[in-house]
Amino acid sequence: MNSPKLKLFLTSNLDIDDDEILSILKSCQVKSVKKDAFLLRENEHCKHTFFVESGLIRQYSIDDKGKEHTISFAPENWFVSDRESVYFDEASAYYIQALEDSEVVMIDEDFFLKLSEEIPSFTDFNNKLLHNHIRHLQKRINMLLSASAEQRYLEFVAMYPDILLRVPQTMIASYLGITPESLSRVRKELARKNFKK
Amino acid sequence: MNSPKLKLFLTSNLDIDDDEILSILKSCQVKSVKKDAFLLRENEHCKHTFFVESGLIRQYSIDDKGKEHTISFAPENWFVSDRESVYFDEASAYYIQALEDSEVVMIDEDFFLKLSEEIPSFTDFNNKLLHNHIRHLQKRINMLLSASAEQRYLEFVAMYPDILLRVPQTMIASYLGITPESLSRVRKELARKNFKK
DNA sequence: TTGGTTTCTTATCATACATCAATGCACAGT
DNA sequence: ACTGTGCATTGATGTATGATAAGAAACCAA
Repeated sequence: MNSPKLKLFLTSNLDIDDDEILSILKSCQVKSVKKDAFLLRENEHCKHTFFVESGLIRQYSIDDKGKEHTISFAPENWFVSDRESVYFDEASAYYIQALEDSEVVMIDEDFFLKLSEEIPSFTDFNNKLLHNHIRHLQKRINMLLSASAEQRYLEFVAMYPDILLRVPQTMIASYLGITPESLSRVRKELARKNFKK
Repeated sequence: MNSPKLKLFLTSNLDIDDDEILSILKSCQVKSVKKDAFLLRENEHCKHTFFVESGLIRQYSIDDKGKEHTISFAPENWFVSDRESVYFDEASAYYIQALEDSEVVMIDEDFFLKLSEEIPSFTDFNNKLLHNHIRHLQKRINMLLSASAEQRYLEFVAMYPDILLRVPQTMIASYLGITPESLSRVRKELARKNFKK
């Protein structure tokens, strides 16, 4: 078992001792995925929540016109999953793919069940995770409703400066809801503005 | 106490008997709000989840340019709240306002606490609500990333045919992320198409 | 009924962004 | 060192949607 980051994440958020956590983590498989490999494809049923120990994962959908839309990036210490598919046991609309060679912990429902049985504080913790997720989605909706291409990009840069450098611009564009060409122009314009100052 | 719809909603989703539910509901205030009255304003701390017994409520934000963005519509049997503000005890970024004379049940954190203490199945139920919320937000993000004005409108019509007729088009436009004028054009175009068929 | 809001439509014009197409890099594999 | 493939950039052009303004219609209150 080799998931030090997840262990740290849990122990620092839950009232739980090392023995307990180790025994629970033992049941989780750690998976190494090569760049470009898929953890989930459209129409599959997502059975896991993935915790990223190392590397970088992307979740995206493909619309009827064949265009990709990035739902989220997940670097180290982040979770990625199709919660809807897991929870409602539906076919997923998303792809989950590694952008770099990565290590992920595959967490199944059993794991959560065990945690909630053995750790009283887990329910609250899980609640917090869900609320954080909601907050995040809500923020994104607000952005998509109100911000221009440039504002979206600036917000992204401020929020995920690290991811920016590890991901092709095409994918950032598809996260922001604009074309790669537009993103390129936005960047050019920003560079010009900054130079003039 | 006069909240028959909430009572029905809870009894049909939770393993709970009438006496219990009544004693818990007693602690909830039912509020009558006139059309245009506010349940929450920007910068206030949202302390309640509102369950709509009758009428229609809207949640929206106002951006730096003064433009309104509708977050959600809540007709009878829906909840509306700023979860982030309640949960993280932050100032809200939203307004919650009645679009019609309405009756809402004001649910505070105590209520949820009581439920989770007394009703074992509540935790799961709450989880389900949160997941539904997430599913809903996710769907909206997908729409905003990929759909044209016309597609958005059609989706809205299909999803909320009832709300469509009770709400001014301006607000529907602000939900879809387009201007009222654009919405008018879209509708005209759709009418033309349907006529030709 | 009247007059006054508010909402919806329509028209014109402006613009941000998309699309299409060509070029230039940079990097990986041979 | 070559060559191919994937990205980023750039320019030319197109289009959907936004902005503004004005009139028509719907709604409401006195």
